[in-house]
Amino acid sequence: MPVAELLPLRDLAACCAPITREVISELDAGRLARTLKAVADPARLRLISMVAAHEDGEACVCDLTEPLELSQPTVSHHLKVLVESGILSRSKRGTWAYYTIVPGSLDSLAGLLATV
Amino acid sequence: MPVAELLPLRDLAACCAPITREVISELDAGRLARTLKAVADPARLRLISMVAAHEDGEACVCDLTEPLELSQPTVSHHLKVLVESGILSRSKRGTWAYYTIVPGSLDSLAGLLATV
DNA sequence: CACAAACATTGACGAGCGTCGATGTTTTGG
DNA sequence: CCAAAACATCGACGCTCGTCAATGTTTGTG
Repeated sequence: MPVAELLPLRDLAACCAPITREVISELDAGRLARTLKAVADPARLRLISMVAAHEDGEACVCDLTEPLELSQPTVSHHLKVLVESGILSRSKRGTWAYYTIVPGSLDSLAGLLATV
Repeated sequence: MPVAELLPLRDLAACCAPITREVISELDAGRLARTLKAVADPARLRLISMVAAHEDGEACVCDLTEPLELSQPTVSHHLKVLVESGILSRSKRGTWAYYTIVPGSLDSLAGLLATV
């Protein structure tokens, strides 16, 4: 469920801000809520931040387990949630799994949130 | 926990984007996660949207219960969560309770999310 | 091939969340 | 003062979520 497919693009012809805006659909609300849930967790927020702050913008599980003070299975679980929601991407090189932030994913999610 | 007090203002002197950004603190991650959790729910996202789309940008519980297809106690519960997180504000006039979006709350929350 | 390292997966547990019916509280109207 | 309307609160239920120990899987190494 990549962030880019969360919602259809807003009608670009809407040049004038309408007096009464349109209510978000039940389907879109469910999709957006699912992605927001993926981010609405202290450990996952820190994981995102740590990946972004790490060298070359990528980090493996071993880089994240110790500073997060959580067990390795828990860290892997959180990373999986973030990958499945389209925030992070995973690339395996050798024994290591490197995680990277999907460019623009956080920004588009923030954009969707701001226009609810 | 108003949104405005979620995080201290970023250092405005940071004119140049640092090679390695700073990791969000455990405390800030917890606070931001709590506010995001308040928004990461389909019913609450629709409530926010319905309040914004309603006449004069305010709506009472009776306006929201039927279109949301949820019981009145459930709607009141969701509204309370949104008020306590600083997204909505409540003003009682007579028997009715009118809910309004706190100006800029969603935008600042989105801004915090985008800079994690 | 055997062993170790890095992750992923599984199963289980406790805590928290969304929902509702029932009930309490406050305000208006007669 | 009493009845009705609009909400809020309470208590309870099922479900989801975050966490961990144990185990499985894959890759590199001697």
